Amino acid sequence: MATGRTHRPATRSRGIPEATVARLPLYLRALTALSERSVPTVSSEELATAAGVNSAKLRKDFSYLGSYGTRGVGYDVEYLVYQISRELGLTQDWPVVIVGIGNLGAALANYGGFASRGFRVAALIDADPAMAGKPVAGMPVQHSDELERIISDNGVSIGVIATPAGAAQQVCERLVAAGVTSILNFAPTVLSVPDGVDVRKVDLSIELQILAFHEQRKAGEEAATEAALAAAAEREGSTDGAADGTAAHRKGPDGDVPAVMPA
Amino acid sequence: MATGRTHRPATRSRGIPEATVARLPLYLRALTALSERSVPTVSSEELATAAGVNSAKLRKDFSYLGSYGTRGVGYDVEYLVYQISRELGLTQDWPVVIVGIGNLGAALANYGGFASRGFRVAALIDADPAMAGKPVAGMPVQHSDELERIISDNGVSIGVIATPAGAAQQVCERLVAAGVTSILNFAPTVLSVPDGVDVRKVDLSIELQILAFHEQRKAGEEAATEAALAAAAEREGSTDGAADGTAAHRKGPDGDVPAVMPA
DNA sequence: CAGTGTGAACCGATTCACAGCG
DNA sequence: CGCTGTGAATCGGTTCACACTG
Repeated sequence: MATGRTHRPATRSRGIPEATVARLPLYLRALTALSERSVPTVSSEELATAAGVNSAKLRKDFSYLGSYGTRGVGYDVEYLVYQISRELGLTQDWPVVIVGIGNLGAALANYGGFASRGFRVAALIDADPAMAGKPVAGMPVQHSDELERIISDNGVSIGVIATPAGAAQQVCERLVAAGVTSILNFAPTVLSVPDGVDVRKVDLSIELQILAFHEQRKAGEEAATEAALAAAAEREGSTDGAADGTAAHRKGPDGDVPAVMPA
Repeated sequence: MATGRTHRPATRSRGIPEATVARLPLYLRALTALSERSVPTVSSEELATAAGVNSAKLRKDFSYLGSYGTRGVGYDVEYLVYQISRELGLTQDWPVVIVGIGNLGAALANYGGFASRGFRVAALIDADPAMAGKPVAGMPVQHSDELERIISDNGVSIGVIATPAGAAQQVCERLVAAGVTSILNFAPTVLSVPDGVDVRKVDLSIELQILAFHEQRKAGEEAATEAALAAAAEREGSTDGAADGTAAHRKGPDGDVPAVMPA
């Protein structure tokens, strides 16, 4: 977006591909499980299966971190847990604030997965005065008036936004102004931030929509062969979408075909 | 990945790239907002900004759907809303079940974004008998004994798993056996499913870890200019030095880091 | 002539396949 | 011999730049 140019050029040497970074937490989770079962070593094949990727990819990923394996043997679980943790910066403590303590915010506050990694929920913040003081996940909700102070006092650099969409941009701006440089956004809206601030977004309904797309196609596959031909014809601009090679069948136990859009 | 094999070979005409599919919901959201403001047309530039992508990508994406724009003018908002909705399969009704009504499950049940798209929460299911009958989001929680019947009765093909990690695989198997073919998994575990079943996963802590990685690097950047030089030198076996955020060491002969492991 | 639609160049990520090493 | 580590091939996605059109 306009925010463009985060300019990732710098320091080329530090080149761990983004796609690899995104998988490190996955490996870490699998390794942690192995570690808990006191498994001493794993092969790339085993670990890959546990993490849900293929082994070539895993080996390539690890090769960006260094040569941490032993040929003919595999990887030392504990050692790798440490290396990946360090690489991800999880050996240090990251205080985070969660803004917007509705259902989702509360779920996040209670989510064990944060604490178990290096994350510490430093504060729960909500704009509703009625929420103030109410305990959520064993911690009192604080009013958003306190936001700047909390961030500054705790040295928070990561903020989680779980507010309604309408409030998100404003909250974002306050967070950034107060010193936050990484934001995890659950609000279904595009945040604009200055350069140097990272935003990751999770949109629950987007995931479902992607599933629906594939689901729809699966349904269509039953009548696929002919649909294919229809699809070709469909390419016309015919405003009155009579065509629609996209069979909207829903298979299902009761196998009924819902109305296919009045068009 | 394991889920492989849906085999999307032929039907060249219907080939919408996965990356494009993943952005369609984003466009749809931006378009819906425009539609609500009664904006009749948008240019690729405007819409791209609203959706948080660049315009070339947007135009390319749309070109996979067909030629729905008007040169020199832009895109008709309403028309595009309809086309994208149809492409995503949102013009039909998708009953979904949510399994695991803890904090997160409740948040999902209450999440407006589902209903506003084509999704209808057909049932909330939990294994805890104490939950049974309790109303969440205006709907009684049902016991998991009912799972198979519910799915079958409602023709559910999409399931959402919001259980603890330990229960997820089993729930998944029951869903699949009962006829579900798309799963959105919030449990921090890798699900294995038979061919033909789609799984998408959302892991809240993974997103935070990715942010932490970048955050860490930002911190290092303050001393970056010199770090860059150091990085060059680093190519060497180098001393097993500081845990200065940088350092992608080739593991030296043994060069084992003194286990500073946080146990 | 503004703005879409798209071939072609580019770039990053994945996969292959095997050399290298314990 | 088994398994890692990695160059080379491949693939998919993004970006560029411009021909084309309403």
